Amino acid sequence: MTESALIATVAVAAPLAKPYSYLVPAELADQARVGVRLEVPLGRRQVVGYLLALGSGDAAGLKPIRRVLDAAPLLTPELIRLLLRAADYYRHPPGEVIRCALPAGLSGKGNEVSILREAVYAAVPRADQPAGGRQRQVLAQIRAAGSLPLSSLRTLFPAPYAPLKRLVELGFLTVEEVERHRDPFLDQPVVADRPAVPTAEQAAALEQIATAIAAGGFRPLLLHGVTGSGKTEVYLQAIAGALAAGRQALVLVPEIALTPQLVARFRARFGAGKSIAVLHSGLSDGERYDAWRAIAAGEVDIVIGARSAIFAPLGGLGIIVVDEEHEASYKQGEGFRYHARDLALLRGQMEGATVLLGSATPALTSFQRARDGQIGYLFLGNRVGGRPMPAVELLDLRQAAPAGVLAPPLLAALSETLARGEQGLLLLNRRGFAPFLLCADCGTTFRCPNCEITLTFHQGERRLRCHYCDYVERPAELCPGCNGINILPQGAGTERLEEELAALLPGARVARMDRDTTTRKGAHRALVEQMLAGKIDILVGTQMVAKGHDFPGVTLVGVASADATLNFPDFRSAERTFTLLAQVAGRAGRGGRPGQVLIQTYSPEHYALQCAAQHDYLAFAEQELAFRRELSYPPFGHLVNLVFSGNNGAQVEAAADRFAAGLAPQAGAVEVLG
DNA sequence: AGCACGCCGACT
DNA sequence: GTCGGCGTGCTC
Repeated sequence: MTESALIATVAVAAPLAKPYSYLVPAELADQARVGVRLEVPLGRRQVVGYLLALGSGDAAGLKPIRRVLDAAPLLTPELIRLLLRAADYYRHPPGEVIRCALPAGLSGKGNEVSILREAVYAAVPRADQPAGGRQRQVLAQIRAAGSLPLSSLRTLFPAPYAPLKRLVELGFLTVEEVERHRDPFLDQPVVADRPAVPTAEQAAALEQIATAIAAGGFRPLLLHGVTGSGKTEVYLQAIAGALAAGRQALVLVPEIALTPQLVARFRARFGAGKSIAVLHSGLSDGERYDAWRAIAAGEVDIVIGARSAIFAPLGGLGIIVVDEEHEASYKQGEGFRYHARDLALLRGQMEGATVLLGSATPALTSFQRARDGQIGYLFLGNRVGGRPMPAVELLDLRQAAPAGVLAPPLLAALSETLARGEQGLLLLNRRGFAPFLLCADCGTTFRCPNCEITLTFHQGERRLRCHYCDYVERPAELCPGCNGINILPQGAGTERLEEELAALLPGARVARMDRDTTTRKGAHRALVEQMLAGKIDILVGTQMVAKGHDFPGVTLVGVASADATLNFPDFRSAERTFTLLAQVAGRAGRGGRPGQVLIQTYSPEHYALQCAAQHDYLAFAEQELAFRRELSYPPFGHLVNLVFSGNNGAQVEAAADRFAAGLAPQAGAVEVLG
């Protein structure tokens, strides 16, 4: 019996329910530290594993670790605990969970791929000069600076390689390979910003947050602040408090690419003395890797990021802010399915941090938790500067059916807004030109061969696209059903609305913001800047325009149709509709002038719309929660969505039926829907 | 996830 | 008689 062997507990990056044990060979013993990546044998291949723990025991039947892939741990012990808890909670293999948490490029084997190394040249102290003229020039620069990286030398000299090589050979310079950290914001100017004097409501909220941070333990708080009430200022001052207490801050945002303004504000406030890292999908692998390494090394005070940033390897978290906590994008819908807001609460609990959930329209689950007293409740009911909430009017389309997308009252309001030199924002929750094409002769529609849903016609590129799977095809000239030529676009998307506006309001500068116009890097930002500069009169867009923007010039917000989200077959459709309307309405009147909101709908009597028009979240929550309670929907019950898939429809159906039948004995505790 | 083993149809 | 289909099961 070899009881004294060194054994590693390893989460293998494969769908295995449990971590495995491996033998640590003596020659790897000093490199094998908790939190590093490993190469381990699994069956007859070599795979990546993550070292979770070390211990000693019987090595019988264990295979040895092949290689240690990292010089320093990527995962902190606290993070490992969080990831294992998450794996357990979401019933997902631990190795896969860790792979998802690590930045892309680090999840695999090669660290060669992502470590960006750079040669740094340092001058050796000596008085003499080299012979070559170029060598002298290059050396003079390096002597002046002490040391210079290759990238700077390349900007100073067209071809520095040969002189550098010679200078090293001659002993004038030493070279060192250094890990280079990229900072994607390095080139962006920062305007310093000072904390604003908080309103009475902000001050009250901040006091509670400060108490929570001072207590130093887990304290979840819901910050419910109407649009324009200054939630960001509360975040900033709360974070300043956590940093002052010597701890770090993590800020989650729904989609960081859409919130450069928020990031800019953080940099403006903290830029000078504090290090801010930004994590999001728009970063290159290298940038994300650098950010991760810097965070793990304890060099970062504030991390701002999307969903996956909840796994950032911060060591001394004092506060986690979840901005727009109601947003559905916090939920990862495939692979390792997790909810970043829920993990924020879990992490806060495990690491003793304050968790601040902020929203103008809290998720009903969060609101109910606040009511139950599970989380604290902070309310900001007034807009900063005493600005009024915009007046909201519901336009009944049954009374005034529009010829196109926009009914006469909305059109009239738009032209008045333009006449005053103000800006308008129009929400139409469908991109493309028309949601489907219909043959007027035989009724044929065009559907996606993969998804069966109708293909959306995009006029700009003259293509039919599936908005579910991105399948693309060229529209047929003749109807495949009857060879007719009467193929008509039905319904309207943002593209068509843009066209309609150009025809009805000639002279207006109309721009469109949706996934089609913002995929190019920087395109979204350019639109925002044009909007802020007043170079756009009317911005047409999908729900993207509703999110987080602060356009002071916008005084009119129009919603083309509130019905699309309302009639969506999902128990949350009313909540989604209310949230979307409240958020988009909040875009109006953020500057000095009062805002106006017009919502077109076929169901103006619906409580989601009525409450949105009154800015009455509480009334909405009251009604919706009563309805949820009656049907045992969340937050009063748990819903599990079971998806069965396979190649044979009948077999899949049979399997689903069998499964449902298997649950029958638990009727009462479990209810099967569908 | 891979990659094996294993048991049934069309080919040299 | 084999080559190869993908169904089931295991990987420290």
